[in-house]
Amino acid sequence: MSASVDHASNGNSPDGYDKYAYEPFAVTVDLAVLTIRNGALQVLLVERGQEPYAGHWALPGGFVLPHESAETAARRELAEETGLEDVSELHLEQLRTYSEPDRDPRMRVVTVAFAALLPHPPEPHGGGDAKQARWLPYDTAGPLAFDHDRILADAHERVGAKLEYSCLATSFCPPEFTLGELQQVYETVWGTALDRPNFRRKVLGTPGFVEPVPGAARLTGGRGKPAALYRAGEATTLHPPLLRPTPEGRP
Amino acid sequence: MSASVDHASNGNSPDGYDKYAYEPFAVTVDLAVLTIRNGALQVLLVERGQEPYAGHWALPGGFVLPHESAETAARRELAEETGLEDVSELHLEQLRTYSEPDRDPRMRVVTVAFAALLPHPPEPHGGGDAKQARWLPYDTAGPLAFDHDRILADAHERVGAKLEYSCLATSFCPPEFTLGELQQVYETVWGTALDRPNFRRKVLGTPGFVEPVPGAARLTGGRGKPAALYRAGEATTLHPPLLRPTPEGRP
DNA sequence: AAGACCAATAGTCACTACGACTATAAAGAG
DNA sequence: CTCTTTATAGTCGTAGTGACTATTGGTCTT
Repeated sequence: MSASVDHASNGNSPDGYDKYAYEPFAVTVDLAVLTIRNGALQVLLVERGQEPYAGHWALPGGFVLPHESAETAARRELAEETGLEDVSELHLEQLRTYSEPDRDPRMRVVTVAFAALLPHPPEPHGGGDAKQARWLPYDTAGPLAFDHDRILADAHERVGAKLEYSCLATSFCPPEFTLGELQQVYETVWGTALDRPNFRRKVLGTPGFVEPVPGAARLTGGRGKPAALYRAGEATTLHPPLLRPTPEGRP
Repeated sequence: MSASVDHASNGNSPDGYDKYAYEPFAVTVDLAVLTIRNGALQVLLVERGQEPYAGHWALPGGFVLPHESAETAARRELAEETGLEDVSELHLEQLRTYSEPDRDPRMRVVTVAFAALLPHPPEPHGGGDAKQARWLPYDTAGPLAFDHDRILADAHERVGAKLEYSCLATSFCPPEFTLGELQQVYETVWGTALDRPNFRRKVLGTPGFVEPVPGAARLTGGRGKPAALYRAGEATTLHPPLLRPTPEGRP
């Protein structure tokens, strides 16, 4: 693989093509693992044990191995951190790459950030290694290590935007869910309340967004009329989109 | 900066935190520089002079220098390739990072791809170095080197999508433009014809998208009634979006 | 057991945005 | 002058949606 590497003291290649003279960077992945627990948006964080930022919370992540793509590494890290045995079905989305030269005070680390969406997170997660891992509410996820605050904010923004024009919301839900639960996903991520009948009309009026569970199955969450159960449908995009109430724009 | 680096034979760090043991990768940027010339979407390509893919066309790009972020490197490369003296105003958008282990047959190269939008491209571009650089139509941009076909397709898709909900289209236009020119941007990128009065109504009805040039300036492109000139406005997003005609969805 | 409460579901009404048009205005070409 | 070409103005019908009210079918309380 990456056999012998000549460190050019100056990585600049005159014509931009001599790919044998380069400055090696460390490449990592960082994961913003989001879920909804107790009606709140929560994020999986790990507590750092070493300097820098010892004692601070950080996004889980790790190095990309020589034989891995960033996506593969992200999925491996996700499995390690959550303790789930099958993460192949989970939605994993590449956010962007963060490459500020001083983002890691020790050395040059370029990180590829991903957002992952979990339906019902395992309470006793953690890969079994020494470091502490916990679900924390998004709002109170204090100052994180490195530039992870920025990454987390970007993940939130990306997921919020994708809810508008994709069927991604079902990724936060268990295999069978009620429309109320689906609506709570939108309300929790966007931080706004939605009109229930209108939400229902929109979702059911979009072919392929959800499909009813045939057996007149019903779920009892507590009080109130039992709700019908639905599964995620075939569709992946929403046309026309389900726009959040005036994030900006006209009065 | 990136002082001494110990190559771990196994880059895997047990707890994902030992950032001093890592496998170094080369990090590059690749640019999909798009423009509209003669009513067609065109892309800036360079001809490779070395193996692999000698003689093939490829996206311009190069290494990220030790003191640079990927964005800085991309802007530097953009300036070098286009020969423009001021690229600080140009829209540069990070697409995603491509990190398949075998994407470069020689060694491990991770590339951060960007899309750049140019208004009126300089005919005699090229950074002055040996390699050939040319504008080629997007449609006939044959098989490119490495995974650049994929990157280019992703750039096209991203730009097409962003036209729907952002004011990005003005980035393809000179400082002052007619609504007909702006419409041509949409039609060229999307590959579909739009109704002119409706397009006009939508653009003018969106506050801050464009603002008329006060002096009753007009431009003569040839025949027909002269068109009023507009400048890009303050707004950056479009609410509600300007959706392209049924890319999929309901009949 | 009767009534209070609660959430899901059904349906109404008005307004906005948009697709599909037709009509008019202002230039150059012949 | 007339024809062509392009910009601009305006009309009409409808899908989609925000803001509601009403009904249904359960649990919880007393």
